[in-house]
Amino acid sequence: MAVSDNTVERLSIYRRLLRMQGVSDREYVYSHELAEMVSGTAAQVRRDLMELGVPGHSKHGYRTDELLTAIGAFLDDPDGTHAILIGLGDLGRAVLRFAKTGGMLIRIVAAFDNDAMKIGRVVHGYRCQPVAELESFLRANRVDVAIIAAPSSAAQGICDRLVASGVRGIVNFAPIPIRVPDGVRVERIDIATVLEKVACLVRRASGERGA
Amino acid sequence: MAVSDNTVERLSIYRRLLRMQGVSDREYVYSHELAEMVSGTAAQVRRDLMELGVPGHSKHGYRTDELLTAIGAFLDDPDGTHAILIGLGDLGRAVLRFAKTGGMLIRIVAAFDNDAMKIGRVVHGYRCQPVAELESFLRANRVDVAIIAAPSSAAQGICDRLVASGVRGIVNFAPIPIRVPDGVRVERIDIATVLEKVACLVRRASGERGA
DNA sequence: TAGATTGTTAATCGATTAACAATC
DNA sequence: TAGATTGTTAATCGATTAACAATC
Repeated sequence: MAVSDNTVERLSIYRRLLRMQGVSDREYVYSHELAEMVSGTAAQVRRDLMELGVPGHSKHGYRTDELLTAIGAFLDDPDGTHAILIGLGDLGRAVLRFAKTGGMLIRIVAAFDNDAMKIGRVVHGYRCQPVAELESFLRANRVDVAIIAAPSSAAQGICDRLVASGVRGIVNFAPIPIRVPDGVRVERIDIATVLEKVACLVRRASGERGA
Repeated sequence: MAVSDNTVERLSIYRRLLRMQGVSDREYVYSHELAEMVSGTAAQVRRDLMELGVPGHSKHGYRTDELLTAIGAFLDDPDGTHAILIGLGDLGRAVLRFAKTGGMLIRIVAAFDNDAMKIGRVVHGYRCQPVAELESFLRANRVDVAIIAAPSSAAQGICDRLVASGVRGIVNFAPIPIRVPDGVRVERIDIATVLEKVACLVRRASGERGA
């Protein structure tokens, strides 16, 4: 059976926690400790780790170094993961900054924008390339994931070009859903929706218990 | 029965689509049209809209104006929703920019940072306030949602102070999970995890059908 | 040994999907 | 009427949780 989306997501989070100060220097970690850190259950952690085939040790828990190795073997491409970024507005810059300093294991290899003012300029160490050169870049370089940080109006068009050039993984920051053919994976990061959702759920919860 | 998280999220997306050019000027929309736009099923759309109690019309579908009114009545606070932002790095600035131009229905009412270089300066129309004044601001103003765009190392501490001051909704951009007591709602926006997830799922999918 | 933990199967829970009567 | 759509209940599906034997 295929591993579930949610398990993949949690494995990424477990790894981040394991690399954190105060955890990374420990030899062993218990499933209930990882669970507590992600506000989950110990059973779920064990079930997730089961997928990796990483051995736990009764009485001691899991070796942190073994866990890190096993999670890496599962999540990472041995040849590394290459991403490109399209759109160098505030958000695009935030992503670049994050990629350089946030200990990200994915490498952004190129950044594109359509704005003549930006093309050729260097942002956070990346030279901004014209979007028109997307296809030639994709012909010449392996790209695993494309990050769309362009305006909504441009998102679908860029997405279509990415897919036509063989990109199979897309992260979309534009606040509209984009359509892709089967076999292409899109993850949406929709800040406005998340804000509205939290606000709505909090309001409704407080209404229920009468505030 | 309480409305599910996912339904709330989809309602927010339906609204965004309904307000888009090319849809907003239509008098009626079918469930299968909305479904197609979000890559979902017509049954799911109808089920979501059922929660609103908004009447559809057999043969014509749903009136767009009635839908927009009903979704607004469900999602929005009649007094408006007030958010604050903590952390004015690249990401914080991106959120501010987005709040001003993205047609967001939630209003950011204040922005905070700890950096002495930033305090007092105006970013995208917001004067940066010192984080030390968080508590006094929260005593004087209603705040529905707080957006944490601060470094990981500061996130939990800020979160604790927000919760202690009565904030019940938090959106966390810091790449670590934060812990909150029951009754407080946290949504995580974790860019690194989303990238790793997409890359991993794409790689595993392509491996299966042999590439 | 006694106690605590893992690994894994079975039970539960909740969300999505299918089905179909009612409606226009 | 015939055809297409909604509103809603029942069936399906998948993910989480609970349970517990095996292990140290």
